[in-house]
Amino acid sequence: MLDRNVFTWNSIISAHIHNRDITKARHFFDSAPFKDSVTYNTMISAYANTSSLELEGVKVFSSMQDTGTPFDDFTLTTMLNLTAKLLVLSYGKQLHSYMVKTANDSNSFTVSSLIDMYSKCGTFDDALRVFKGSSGLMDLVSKNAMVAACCREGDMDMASELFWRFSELNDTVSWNTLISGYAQNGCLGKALELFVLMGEIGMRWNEHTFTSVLSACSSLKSQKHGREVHAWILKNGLCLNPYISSGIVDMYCKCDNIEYAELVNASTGTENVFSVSSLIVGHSSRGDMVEARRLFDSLKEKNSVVWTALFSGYVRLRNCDAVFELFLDFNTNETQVPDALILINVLGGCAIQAALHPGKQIHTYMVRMGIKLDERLRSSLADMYAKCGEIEYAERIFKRAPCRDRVMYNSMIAGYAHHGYENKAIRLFEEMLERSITPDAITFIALLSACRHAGLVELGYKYFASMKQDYGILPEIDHYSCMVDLYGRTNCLDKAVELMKEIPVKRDAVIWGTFLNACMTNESMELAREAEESLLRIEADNGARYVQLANVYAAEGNWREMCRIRGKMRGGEVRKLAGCSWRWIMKLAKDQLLMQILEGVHHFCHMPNHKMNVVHVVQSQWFSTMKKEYLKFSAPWSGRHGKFYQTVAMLQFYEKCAIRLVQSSPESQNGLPTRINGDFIEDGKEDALLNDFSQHLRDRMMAVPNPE
DNA sequence: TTAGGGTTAG
Repeated sequence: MLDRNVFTWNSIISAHIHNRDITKARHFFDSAPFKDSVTYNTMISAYANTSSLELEGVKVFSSMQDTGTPFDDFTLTTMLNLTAKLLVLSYGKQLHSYMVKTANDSNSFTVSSLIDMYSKCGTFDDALRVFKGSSGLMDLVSKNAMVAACCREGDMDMASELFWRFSELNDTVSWNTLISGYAQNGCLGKALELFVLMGEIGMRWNEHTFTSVLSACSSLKSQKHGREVHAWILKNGLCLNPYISSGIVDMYCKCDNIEYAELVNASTGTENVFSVSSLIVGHSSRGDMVEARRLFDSLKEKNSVVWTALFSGYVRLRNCDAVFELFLDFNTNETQVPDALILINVLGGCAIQAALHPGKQIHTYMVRMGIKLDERLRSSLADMYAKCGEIEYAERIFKRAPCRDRVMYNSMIAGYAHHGYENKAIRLFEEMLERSITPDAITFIALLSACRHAGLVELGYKYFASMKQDYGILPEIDHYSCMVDLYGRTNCLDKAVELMKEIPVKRDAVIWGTFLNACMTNESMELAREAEESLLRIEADNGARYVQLANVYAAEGNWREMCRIRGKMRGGEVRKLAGCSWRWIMKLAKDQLLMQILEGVHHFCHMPNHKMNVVHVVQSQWFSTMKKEYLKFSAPWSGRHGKFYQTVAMLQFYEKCAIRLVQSSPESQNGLPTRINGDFIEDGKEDALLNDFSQHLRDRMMAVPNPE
């Protein structure tokens, strides 16, 4: 071309961008002898629309300022779009200020971009202010942007009100926005109704519509609706769209029809990371981690969602060793820092295993990597520390949190309840209410659990009744179990019996087991036998239940009945997983320090004349010193030290046992401790006892031949 | 020659 000018240069740059060759476009951009605002706008826009190159767009914008090229509406809207993508509110505010100063804020393009930017950067009120202050410039796109902002905010009433105002102007995007808003905010029935209505008024459905509707079917777990939608998609040849095909796969996974999900995924013939993520979750929720792992390994590119899908599968099945090993894999194979959800899962693994040391290491790692703590991470950390026995750490994290949501309160209330601080748990619940945070079903499990441990029958009942009356939460089986346990432990067996009859949901093995314990502590063999039948009907293959039953009869010396149960166990060829006997634990604990700790605990638990039990040992200074020493000298955490987890977990386990032992100690009243941290050692005798113990230890150690 | 709103998995 002989006569090149700025228009032709801009055109060739644009052509390369349309051809998705951003490198060539950049080459022409750099070598262009003439550049105007359009040249810059074109390049910024190209970078804004290319994932992982967004920051290049900011750099081009910066060079635009350096060269003194003036901004126009196009520059500003493109930059707002880029800001929304990068979620940098401060950029957005600077752009907005500039727009106001230069009177560049008054066309429908800038209005819609501002609404969108503020909404995506999380300041809904600013979006609303722009919307309200620009009524004369409002067009359909701006209105749709505002409806989308309301949906993001979760204010579906406002979204709906806006949608239906001048509804004759609504286009496909308007409908899709509201349908997706309903689907994402859990108003699934409304999403489906609107979808049907859309068809009835003659508005055409497109791939966006179907993606949202499939998501609604997935959340509803409604295969009936899902299959109707699938059929329509097949008829209209839309099934190869990756958004739609992964939506179908997800729908079948959520509806537990994994065979169909596999078929649909295979029929597309391409790798779709969304479909595979859904399949991994589908297989792992059926307990098939082998297939989940195979799918995971088959992916060429893994993102953090896929990693999390696998992590959460292992956590769900409580396979903590696999969680820790996977975390090592992650750190070996990925250059990226694990995101919040991955860390939450790993911390969840630590909590299940009561693996304090690994948990602390993850916490330290987070601090070192400068990972910003959000509410979810703080809650996970507090939960991990509470479940690993470090309630003070949990408390510290809770108190330092800049804002506390419901999950955080739930973790802490449960933590206090498990550690025997019922008053703190109850006070925290009251604080939660004062701060207008609405409790949910989980809050009440934690709260009832606190009451259960403290024998607070009346308060427990008050909370139980309040759940439904004040908060509209229907009690689930776990809430009933807490109440049955509470009644059982406080000599109110009649109330437990009554409650068992009232339960509107299916009674599971846990509640029958709880009820059986209640019968046992209240010495009602007749009721125990009834419970036995129900329990064995549900869990005929669980050996632990047979042993529990046998123990009920053994406790009252009813050997005939006990033999009958043991006979049933043999007849049904049921086995109970072996518990950890002291001997076995000693064998496992090869190193001497741990041996000392365990022997000490063992010794004191079996001293007939001392009023000392595992509680005292575990609470003693001696135990804590020993444990610290042990942790200090143990190998640092890594995948090769599975044994280390086991031993640390055991120590934690003893602490938990300790709390239980207090509750069932003969010193307690009505099966409840007189004091949770009860001092059963006579005052002033602790040192003598510990000395006695140390002497015993020394004697034992001398008697054991040195393995070296 | 350049710009704005709606979609999927943890």
